[in-house]
Amino acid sequence: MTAPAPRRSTKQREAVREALEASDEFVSAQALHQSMRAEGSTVGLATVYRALAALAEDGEADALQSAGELLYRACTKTHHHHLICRSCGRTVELEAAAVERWAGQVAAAHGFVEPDHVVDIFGLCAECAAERDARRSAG
Amino acid sequence: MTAPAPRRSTKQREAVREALEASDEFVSAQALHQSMRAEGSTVGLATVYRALAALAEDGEADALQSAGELLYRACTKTHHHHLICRSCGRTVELEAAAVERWAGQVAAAHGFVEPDHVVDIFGLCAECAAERDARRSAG
DNA sequence: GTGAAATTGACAATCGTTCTCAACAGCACC
DNA sequence: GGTGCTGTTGAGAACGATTGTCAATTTCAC
Repeated sequence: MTAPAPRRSTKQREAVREALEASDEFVSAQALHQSMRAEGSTVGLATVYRALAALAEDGEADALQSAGELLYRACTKTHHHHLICRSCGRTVELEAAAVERWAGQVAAAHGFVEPDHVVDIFGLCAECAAERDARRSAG
Repeated sequence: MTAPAPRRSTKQREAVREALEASDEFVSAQALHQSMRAEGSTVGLATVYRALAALAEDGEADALQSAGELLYRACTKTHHHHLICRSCGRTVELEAAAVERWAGQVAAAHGFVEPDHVVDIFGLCAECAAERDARRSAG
């Protein structure tokens, strides 16, 4: 086992957690840092990165990579997946017991153990789709 | 629409394609470049990046991000997913009509259109698991 | 063969992320 | 309320992957 990682609670980490929870979407560390700065915080960029990594490790945030960036979002602690609008970033949390089972079965069938999986669906949400259609028929 | 992108066939691009097809695993552009250099090619790193991006765009290679790196692998052109050993990189291509359907249904249920999805399963392949268990019980 | 245009390779530039390190702050103990 | 140990912070440098630049080269239609 690794060391139990004593984790102190600090103002900065709390601030990062709050800022993250204030957003419904996946945000980058950079963007979160900027918005915190804009609200008067003097938090450092490195601290935001560290806090987000800690939150993700503790299961209080979900992380995903998109376009070479690490994005974070405050999430429920239970295992789940995401449906993400690729235009506005709106996110819906999904439960998918069937997919979990499928992943486990497929892994086992090929002799793989300790399966972990990445299942995310990207699309255009209704609003963004409507907006785009309006623009398209207008253009 | 963007321009039809005239694509010339060059020795370098062919070399990159061959090098990629010679690997069963997902490899990074850097690693591919190194191995090509090691075999005597004088191909440039930027060229490898460009060739891989072109292959991925043409559907001749699949790309995924892992640990902040872009990894590529020569794949069949039909849509599929991957079961990847997180230790040795061994990869199994999966077809999963059920998951496709699920993704489409879930997206539609939430008003999302043009669903695209990322479904990859990571695990330990039988060999790597056995190896680790042997080491564990020995240690 | 000729010419226009895409491609190449070396290198610089960019961008996100992590590291370094001295100053600081949380927490357990007195 | 002090005191000390140790984790944490913030600024900037460092890092690594990727992309841009640009002159020289190569491809391809003619």
